[in-house]
Amino acid sequence: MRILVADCSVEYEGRLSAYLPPATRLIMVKADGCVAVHADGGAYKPLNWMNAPNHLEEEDGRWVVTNPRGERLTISISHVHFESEMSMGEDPGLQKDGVESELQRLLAETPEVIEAGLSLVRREFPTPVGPVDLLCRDGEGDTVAVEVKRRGDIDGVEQLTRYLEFLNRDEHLAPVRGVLVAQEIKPQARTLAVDRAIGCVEVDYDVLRGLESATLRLF
Amino acid sequence: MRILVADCSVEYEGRLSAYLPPATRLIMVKADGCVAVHADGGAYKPLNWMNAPNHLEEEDGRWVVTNPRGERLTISISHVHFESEMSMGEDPGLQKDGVESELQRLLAETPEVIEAGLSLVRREFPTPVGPVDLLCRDGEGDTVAVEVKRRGDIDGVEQLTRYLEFLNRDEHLAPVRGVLVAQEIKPQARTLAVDRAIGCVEVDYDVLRGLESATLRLF
DNA sequence: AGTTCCATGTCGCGG
DNA sequence: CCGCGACGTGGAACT
Repeated sequence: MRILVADCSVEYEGRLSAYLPPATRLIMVKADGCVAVHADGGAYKPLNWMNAPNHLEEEDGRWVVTNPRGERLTISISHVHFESEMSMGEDPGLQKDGVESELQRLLAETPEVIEAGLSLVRREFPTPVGPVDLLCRDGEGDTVAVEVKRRGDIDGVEQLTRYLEFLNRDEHLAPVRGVLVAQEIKPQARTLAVDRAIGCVEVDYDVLRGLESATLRLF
Repeated sequence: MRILVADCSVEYEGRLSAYLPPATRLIMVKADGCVAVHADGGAYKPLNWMNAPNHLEEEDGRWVVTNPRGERLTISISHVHFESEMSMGEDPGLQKDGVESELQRLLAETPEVIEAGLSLVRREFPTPVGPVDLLCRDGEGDTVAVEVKRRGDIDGVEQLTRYLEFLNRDEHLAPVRGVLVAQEIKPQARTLAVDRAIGCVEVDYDVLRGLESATLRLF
């Protein structure tokens, strides 16, 4: 990785046009070639950047970075305060825990959290427009399609609507109703869901985990 | 801005849990207090971070960053290869040009570019599922809902479809038809739009600007 | 503060 | 390569 602190102005021409007047900034060039220009503030996002793959042309104080999509980043450097290059080796990468797939796994184990009397038929039940997260049956024996999201958004309602459209064409399953389950459901998503007679259930992730460990302790 | 290159492991506990095994990385602390841990690759996004506002507690090789939302970032530093602190002053900030809001503004001024005879009723016309970018009336006096996107995607068609569904329930407006306007419309979006009787119009951003400056020159 | 939508979103997966 | 969906999305604008 190469790091510079320099007085520079920057221009980007690509998906939009952007110009950055002269000032002191941090310029970072990573091993994969990606370039980022940081100010001393504004969270982790750089002011301007060019991701890999790209091509960097360097010529006395003028860097031109181009990529295959025809975008161009031009950095004009008037003064370098500091420069250093260091090798950092391969990174082992980030391990994550607590994303949607795990939420789905927990709900598949205890579907009665969604609604009393609900039991799982199948996870990732296939339809022509993609798999339904959970296909269940309720206490009346009717089919229920469950869409699981970490955050319930309008997109999730649209997705579930598409599934229901196809599921209800299957006479073995119909009538099928839908339930959107999420840690948090946005008001507009709720409005749309109610309008389409789709149920909304908010679940607490930690409670679910607690249920799981409680269940495990029984065995 | 403070910069370190150090051997470290990192843990994040908050919206999810994440762990980063020991390796050499760049640690950046900006003037606003935000902390970012970068590997030597993987675009501009840090592996782990904590945005401002936050509180950094530093104690022999162990940094604990917490924020008001109860999230916590822990950096365990085993060896520091390099460290530096420099002042960079205020940044004048980025000037952007060519984003959706400006496209919408230009189209609101000259809706006839979208379709001959079109006139603007209101920008950001509210519906229960979000505001329509431009509500217009055509030469026949019929209502037209216009969705403006920089890039016309399937999402844009879905969005416009939702608006139309609600607008057409309003007897004062119905019948309402829809037009998707973008600098570039993806083939699949076009297909879906045609299937739903939604119009597609591609506009050239530079031409629009030219029209504006031509109009301005008249006064 | 809460809510909405845009973004040079980025990133990963599957066809 | 394109499409689709998740993301600790982040960030700004508006209520």
